[in-house]
Amino acid sequence: MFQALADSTRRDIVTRVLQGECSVSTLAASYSMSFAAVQKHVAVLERAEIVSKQRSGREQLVRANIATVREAARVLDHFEELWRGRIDRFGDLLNEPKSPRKGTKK
Amino acid sequence: MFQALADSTRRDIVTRVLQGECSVSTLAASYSMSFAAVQKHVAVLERAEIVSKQRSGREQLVRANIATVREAARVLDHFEELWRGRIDRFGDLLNEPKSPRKGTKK
DNA sequence: AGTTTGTACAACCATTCGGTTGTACGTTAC
DNA sequence: GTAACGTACAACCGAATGGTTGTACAAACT
Repeated sequence: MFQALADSTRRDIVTRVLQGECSVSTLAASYSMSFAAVQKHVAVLERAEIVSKQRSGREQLVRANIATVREAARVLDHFEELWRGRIDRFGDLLNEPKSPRKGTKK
Repeated sequence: MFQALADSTRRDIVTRVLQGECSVSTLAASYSMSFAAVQKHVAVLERAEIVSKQRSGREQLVRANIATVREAARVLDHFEELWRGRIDRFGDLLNEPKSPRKGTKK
């Protein structure tokens, strides 16, 4: 999630497809890197479910998944709530896949 | 920014210090990794200005910088606005440090 | 049919990342 | 003073990342 949004090219791709789905090659034409590189970026976004692809003839249309973006926004909102002290040890709602905390021992 | 939030240990550190500043060693005690590793994570968060340190005796107090977290939230809100089609080519407000777009040509 | 277009994927490479250990140094406690 | 604590930083390591080129294949145009 945040991992996927960590790259600026990827964030740029997200802004593009948020405004309308488009093919991988159309995307690739906008960047000064190889098609394969853009393809990989799309794959990363797809694995993070920020984006999904749909075949259309020989093209592959990339479309944004706004729900996942909202998920990320939710985490940041949670941060803000913590900051305001509104949350009193309510649990680790933010642990995305896993959190490497040491056994919450001591 | 997103780069800094991409690691789950780092996100965990942020949640900790959002609820109250604490020393690096206190933080380090919570994770099953070396002190140096935690120190590095804090350094990453510090470079991203998500967190700042302040000496207090021999301890170094880590405190969250909520303004930067809000910055990230702003970017995601911008994404949502794009999705809703409210923004009509208003410019690249999201380009954090730099965007590798190919000369915005064609 | 043959060619071009759009995609997928493997192999490779350099760099970054997340972690380690070891050393050094100022501050506090005994 | 000396020991313990909290920190900083360098050196190193394996794995992941971001990029490349090359090959392969199906869809579409001629």
